[in-house]
Amino acid sequence: MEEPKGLKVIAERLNLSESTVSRALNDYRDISARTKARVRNVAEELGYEPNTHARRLASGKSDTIGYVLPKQDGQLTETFLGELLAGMAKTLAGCGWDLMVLAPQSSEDELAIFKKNARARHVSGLIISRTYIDDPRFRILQDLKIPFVSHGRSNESANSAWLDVDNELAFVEMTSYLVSLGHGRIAHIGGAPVYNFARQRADGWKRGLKDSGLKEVAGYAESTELSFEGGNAAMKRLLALDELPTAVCCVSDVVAIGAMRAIRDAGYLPGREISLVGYDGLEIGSLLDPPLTTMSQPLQSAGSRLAEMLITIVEGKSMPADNQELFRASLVRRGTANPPFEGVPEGREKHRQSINSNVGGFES
Amino acid sequence: MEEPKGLKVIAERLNLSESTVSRALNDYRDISARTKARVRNVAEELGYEPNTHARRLASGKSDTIGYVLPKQDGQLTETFLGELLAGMAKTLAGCGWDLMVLAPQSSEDELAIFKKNARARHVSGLIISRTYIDDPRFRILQDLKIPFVSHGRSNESANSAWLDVDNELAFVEMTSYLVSLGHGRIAHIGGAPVYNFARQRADGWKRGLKDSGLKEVAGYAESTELSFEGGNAAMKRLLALDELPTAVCCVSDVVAIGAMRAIRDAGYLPGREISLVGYDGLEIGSLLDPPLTTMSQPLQSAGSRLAEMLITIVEGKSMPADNQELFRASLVRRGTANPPFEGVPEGREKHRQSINSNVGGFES
DNA sequence: AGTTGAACCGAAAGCGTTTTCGGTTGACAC
DNA sequence: GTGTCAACCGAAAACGCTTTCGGTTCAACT
Repeated sequence: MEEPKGLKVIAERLNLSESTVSRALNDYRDISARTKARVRNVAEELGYEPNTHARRLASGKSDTIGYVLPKQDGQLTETFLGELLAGMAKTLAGCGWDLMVLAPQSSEDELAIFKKNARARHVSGLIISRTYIDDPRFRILQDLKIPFVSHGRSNESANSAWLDVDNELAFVEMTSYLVSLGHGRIAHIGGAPVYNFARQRADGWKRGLKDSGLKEVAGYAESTELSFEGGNAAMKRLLALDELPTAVCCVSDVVAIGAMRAIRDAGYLPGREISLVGYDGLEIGSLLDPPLTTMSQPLQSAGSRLAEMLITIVEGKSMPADNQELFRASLVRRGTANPPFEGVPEGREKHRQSINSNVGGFES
Repeated sequence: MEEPKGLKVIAERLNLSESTVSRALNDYRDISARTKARVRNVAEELGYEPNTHARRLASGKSDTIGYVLPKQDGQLTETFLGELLAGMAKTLAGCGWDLMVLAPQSSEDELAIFKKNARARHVSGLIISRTYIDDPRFRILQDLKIPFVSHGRSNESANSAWLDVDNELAFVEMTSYLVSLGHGRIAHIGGAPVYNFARQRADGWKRGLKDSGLKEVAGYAESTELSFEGGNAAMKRLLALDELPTAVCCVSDVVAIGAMRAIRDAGYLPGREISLVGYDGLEIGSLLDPPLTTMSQPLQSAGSRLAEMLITIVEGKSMPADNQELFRASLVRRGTANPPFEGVPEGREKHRQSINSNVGGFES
């Protein structure tokens, strides 16, 4: 009943030594093809599965990478996670690696986790996300000599591995798309300026304006937290301006949806009096009324690629700095970006009136 | 430079044996308090961190649990994941355990993963989700003697550990809430009937009707896939019925949002001509127009509890069957459930008319 | 004075692999 | 025949920890 397991049994069955069996299974070249075949057959037959811990202890490798969950600011990050994790787990599993998730509660906690892993060599590499413009983690991880790749760049990322979306380009495109529709007063609702992606997106917007010869209007550069409420509040501030923008670039779909709410509450129709473009490509945006125009970014493939990069780095097959990849976001045209409204762009009452009198409405 | 590390150094520093040091750190009771203190000091000073793999090999425990990602049908599962994983990772980290995520590509793949883990004892327990009414995984895992707890029940779950929301009760409440608002023709858009939660929710709806003395109307029990499109399509079918429902219970928020779209496209206003309640409590629902009334289910705490349960089972401190917990969903009243519309409940033209003539409208 | 029994600690045997280092063959050339 | 070189395989030492099993010591009880 209590059979001994492991290399031992299969070695005894074949009158071979454990070491030979081990090397046969690991495809060493100093084992004859015939022996390898015999070993593999028996292993198969016995349903042999090597003990991970023993293997890792002996080899000194851990074949595990850790994904550091972003600290939680709300519910929004979740949209990301599923696809990203799935992407990572898939490719990792393909190589026999494991994916572990780490959930630091605070920055100190995060640091503690890093240090601990640095000593115990428990995971052989980390993937971090939600990078800041000045992100101390890059230095720390480098000092601790923990291989890592970041999902997103930073001021500190010049010599490390990263995968990012060209946020700036995405927002240049977003802005010029709006310009091409005829907009001249284009505002921006950005994220907290500590996040690197938030800065990049804001920069893209600015460059887009500049490329089109437009001036930045005072008060058109809003910034807020990455939530529905944040978008809502920021849009309200924009709506209080003397000269309303005719279009708004939003740092994320979630923020854009919050902004839509504010626009509607002010008596306007998103996509008519005020156009709107989001970012992320969330499926939910397509079900809104009107459906949200947005820039869609790749996620599954990003997760997969992040894992691949980290593996090659851990295995010493490439240098961190040689693993820097820029993905591209793509415009998804839906309903919230249209040519500027030619009617009377005033408040609620005017709006109501214009519908009732059938002037300038474009209901279909 | 190349200092030897591990128990050894700290043992030498104190003129103790490695075994004493080990037991001191693990708080064995046959080590004097004084010695323990000395050992801990030096360990602290040296920044000692035990080698996980060695420890696990020697102790035969893996202190790791695996979360099996649901097979991907679309984008929707993701909303769950973030909070759930965070909840798990937190409590696990508190006990020094690790969380590993597994992403099976298919049912066969899933089985292979189970088998592999059963032999290698790589993870000491699993958490599965998205349970089916008849879910073969329960038998399989029991046969393989892998400790597990499921997020959701099944016909097979009588003797195993699970954590679930009382879906049936939630839908009973949802239904009677609608009844209390005055609704008499209440339809249901459910999920694919292979999922256990889908059946439970449908059952709850039926019981709710029955409790209120209402009859099930033919064609009022729709079922569809768990996506925006699914909800949209199902609602269209309901809208094609001779006698329209005045309210609809939806299996999820995502489905409800799809249904809202269909309602609006048909010229009605969700929450006026046709009331609507979703399930999940997604934050996004509150930003819709009108905001989606829904039943909210706990997630962080569920993740946390799932982890706790699994740990006690793995450690043999409790039997699987003693770990069955039913959480409760709570109604979040927002804008899509209102008393039945008293006006002319016909199609688009009538609706438009009623606004223009200011009859029966309740715009605020 | 002898016995008992806590209270502490060390020696050593694992845990199941990997990996280094030799050792044994047989073929093939000289 | 002697030497050489592949080609194969076994012995044994790690890897860094846990855990069993005794062995001291010393106070306390007969």
